[in-house]
Amino acid sequence: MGSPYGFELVENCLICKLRNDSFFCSLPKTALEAFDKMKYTASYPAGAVLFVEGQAPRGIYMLCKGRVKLSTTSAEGKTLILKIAQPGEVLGMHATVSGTPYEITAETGQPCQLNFVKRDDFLNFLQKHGDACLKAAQHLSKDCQSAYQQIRSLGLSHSAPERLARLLLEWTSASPEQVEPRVKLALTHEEIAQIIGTSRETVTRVLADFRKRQIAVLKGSTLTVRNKAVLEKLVGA
Amino acid sequence: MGSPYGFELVENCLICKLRNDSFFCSLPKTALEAFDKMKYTASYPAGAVLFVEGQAPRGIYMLCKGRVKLSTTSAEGKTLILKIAQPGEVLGMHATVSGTPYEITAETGQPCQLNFVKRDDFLNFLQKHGDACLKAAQHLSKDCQSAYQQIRSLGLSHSAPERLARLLLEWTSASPEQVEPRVKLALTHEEIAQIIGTSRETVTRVLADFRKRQIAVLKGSTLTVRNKAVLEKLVGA
DNA sequence: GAGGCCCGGTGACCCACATCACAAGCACCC
DNA sequence: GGGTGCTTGTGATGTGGGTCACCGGGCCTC
Repeated sequence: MGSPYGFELVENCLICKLRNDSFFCSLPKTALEAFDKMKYTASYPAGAVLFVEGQAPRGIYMLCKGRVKLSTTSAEGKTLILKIAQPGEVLGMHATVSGTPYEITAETGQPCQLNFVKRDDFLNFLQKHGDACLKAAQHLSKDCQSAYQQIRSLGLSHSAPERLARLLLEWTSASPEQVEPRVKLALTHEEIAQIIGTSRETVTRVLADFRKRQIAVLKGSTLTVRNKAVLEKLVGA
Repeated sequence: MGSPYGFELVENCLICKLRNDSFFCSLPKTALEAFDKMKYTASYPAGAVLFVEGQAPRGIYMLCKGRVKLSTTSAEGKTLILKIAQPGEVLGMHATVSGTPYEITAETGQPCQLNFVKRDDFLNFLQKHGDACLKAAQHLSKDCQSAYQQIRSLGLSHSAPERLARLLLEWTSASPEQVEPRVKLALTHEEIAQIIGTSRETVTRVLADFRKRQIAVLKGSTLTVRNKAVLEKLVGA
């Protein structure tokens, strides 16, 4: 007996093993119990749209498992990916807290488990539980920071190679002191282009160049950085 | 008897008249009293640097009066302005809440009054006062939103005129239903360029073009929008 | 096996804008 | 007055990369 998307649904937050310290739901017992009572657990297939920019905020989605693509789209249909949310993050919190429409679109990139909490419930919850509210503020701070990062990348770098180099370094920064860091990621060139704000063709060309110069190789979904030093030289003068 | 920068310092938050509802310090009485006890009031001349990106977070600055320029600078010295903070905003909250270094630089653009609160005091304060914590979350949400706005502007628009048009509309959106909205702002072309991520010369040229086509005129520090419709056509296709 | 569909790879073209360089306007202050 | 320092205005030049166009390869479905 399995759930539809190849993993068991964890229904009870109190005994959940997915959680670690950086998760939003890493909360003291009483707060966690309250959270558990409010939430609606569900799993989604890849490609499901949780909310769309412009919608009035219904509430938050706590991401337990899987990756979710957060993006924004221009009137002409050009898309910019803001980030790939990891488990532990809360989606739609800005809109829910501030009461303004979702300003980004959230779409699952793979099968996911999510906990939904209605806006009113969530606001009440934050008001009652100071720990949770502080945690929420911390998560919002992190979101701001990553947004500022991206603004820097988009606004201060002159060239596409520079932005791509920065992105590759960011991805490999998780696996720290390895000689040739490898990272698994399932993104098309198109999607990479949408992250660094360039065109698909440019990504292809720059990656080809990196491969030729033995700097980094993206083969299938595996990224291998061969020469970190050169990447670092590319990003900062 | 005046203060050094041409305005009276308001020392007591409880009787402060600068505040309105959107201010962070628009708090219930007990929280406000606690805030008043923690804070250090000071006034600064134009051009004072409150904190620099990379510094460990000392605490927050509540902006009571004046404008503060928030920016980030690349290794090569290129600067990008993230926003011009208005009275009521809290500066340095992300870094203070998350405990990571300030990721932006804050510099007063004119004489300002600010209330400084030490990091530990501020965190304690948030923990004790749920209202304040919620308010903090709301302000962080707004910061996120404006950051996302800027990401959209930088990443999704193809041309400098488009970005400038968006900026002008944003500035005049405050004064709503006027035929020819006028806004006072003291920014050089250089600074405008740093907001929309382009070069000073391009701003000069585009503004000259706007003037010639009777779309908008920037004379001295007064911006007058002559033809809002054209601007709107420029931003969204 | 044939036909779609999406992804990756590559060449050709061209234009928006960064960059450089210099001049003119304006303020402020010895 | 005539420095010294900013800001604005404008021409000349070069180029990064967006866009279009096309092709091959992998994968799925019928």
